[in-house]
Amino acid sequence: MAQQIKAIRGMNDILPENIHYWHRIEGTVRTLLGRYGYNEIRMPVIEKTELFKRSIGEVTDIVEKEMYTFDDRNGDSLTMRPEGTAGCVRAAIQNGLLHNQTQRLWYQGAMFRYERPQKGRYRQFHQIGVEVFGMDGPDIDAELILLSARLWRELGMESMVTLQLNSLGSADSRAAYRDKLTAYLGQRKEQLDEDSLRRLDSNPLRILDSKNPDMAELIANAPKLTEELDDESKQHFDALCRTLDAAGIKYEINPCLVRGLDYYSKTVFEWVTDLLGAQGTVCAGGRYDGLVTQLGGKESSAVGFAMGIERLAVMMQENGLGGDDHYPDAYLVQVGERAMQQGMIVAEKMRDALPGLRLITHCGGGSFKSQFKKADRSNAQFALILGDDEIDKGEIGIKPLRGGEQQLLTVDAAIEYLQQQI
RNA sequence: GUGGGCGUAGUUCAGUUGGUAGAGCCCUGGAUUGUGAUUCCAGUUGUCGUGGGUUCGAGUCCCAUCGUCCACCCCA
Repeated sequence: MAQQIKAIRGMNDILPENIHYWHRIEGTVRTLLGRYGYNEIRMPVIEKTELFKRSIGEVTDIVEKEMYTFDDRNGDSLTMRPEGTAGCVRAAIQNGLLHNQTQRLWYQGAMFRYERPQKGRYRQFHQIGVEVFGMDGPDIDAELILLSARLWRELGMESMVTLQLNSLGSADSRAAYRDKLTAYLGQRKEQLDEDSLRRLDSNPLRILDSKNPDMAELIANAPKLTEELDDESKQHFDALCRTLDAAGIKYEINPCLVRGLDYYSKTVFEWVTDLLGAQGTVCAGGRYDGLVTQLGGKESSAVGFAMGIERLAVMMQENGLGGDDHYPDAYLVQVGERAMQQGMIVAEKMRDALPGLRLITHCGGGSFKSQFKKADRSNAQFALILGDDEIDKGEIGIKPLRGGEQQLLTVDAAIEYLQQQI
């Protein structure tokens, strides 16, 4: 045998036995977002590298060491998208979707990051993203959170996730706070651990999120982001919280919640779970009012979030949220030359008459015994039986495989029977 | 990029102090004429991740490498 070729590290096949989780998530999201008036958009998987550098931020881990970047045959630097927001904004600008109008958009697809794989983290992973443009009030922030909360309810996961909320303030106040924090920490470098020293330059806000207990006191005494918020951001955040309170959405304000991508401002939120090990964030997003202009568009405010489908699927799987396994309704057993010839025709007739019928016709011959065995393994409700006897009588046998008597019916009567049963 | 665990049939795993491999499940066939899921019988499947080394002899010991899982980091 020739040498086998294996899939690339961190890039997984999604097998038939698990696909129903994906269908459940994708189907629920699609209809739910439709109910809120969101429209799907599809973008290319590959974009110019510059797009991600400008949006995500040059000094982020994603851009510095996690992107699949390569030169195409013209020498242009291209990158396989590590996230969806940048491409969505680019597409919206390029196609004039933001020209004095509002947009409620969503997309779904594969993203790529060169990371060390672990539970809930893969090199090719899949996200569903939702982005809204042209609305700057807290009402739309609330809408996004409400619709995500509804999604958890519809997936049966509402008890598994909790909402964390924070405000980063406007770009200006965030920058001011960043300076203040950097100054505070810079004077206490000797107390910082190795990771934090590195973050001091790249992303000082993340130091607040450090899990190192030795740094707890230092962090507790650091200047607070909430105290530096500008009035507008504060009002925006308060209004959002009031709406969530009125809607009965529980949340926890987490002053250490900082997004890893540079473009966020004001509202940020995360739905987290403790059921997934270290990768506890299942859905995260926030406001990014500055990004559209940063990418060359006319000023337009924006909010959005993304969720990781793999993480949701694992959570469903590990917690017995089955999803809809689609078993066949019937399996046609056909033995003998005449039956094999007519079986296909009978099966087609049944599919014509019953568009909802899931019917497998047995192919490949074999004894009654072996065909019945396959019928049973297929999890079908009924076995349809066609052999010489049935052909002679112009009828077909129907046997319920989960208990019940076998019957001999004309094809028309069988169709009627199946119609009542499925 | 860093650390730890693990790589043996399609799959889950066993393999004792080093003596060239086994079990369950799955799959296939059979247990009188055309009937499955239970039971019984029989059968197929492996360069023991890869490459070196030690040894008369390595699945078992050593080194390297790749993969995988989990964690750090990062993030959805």
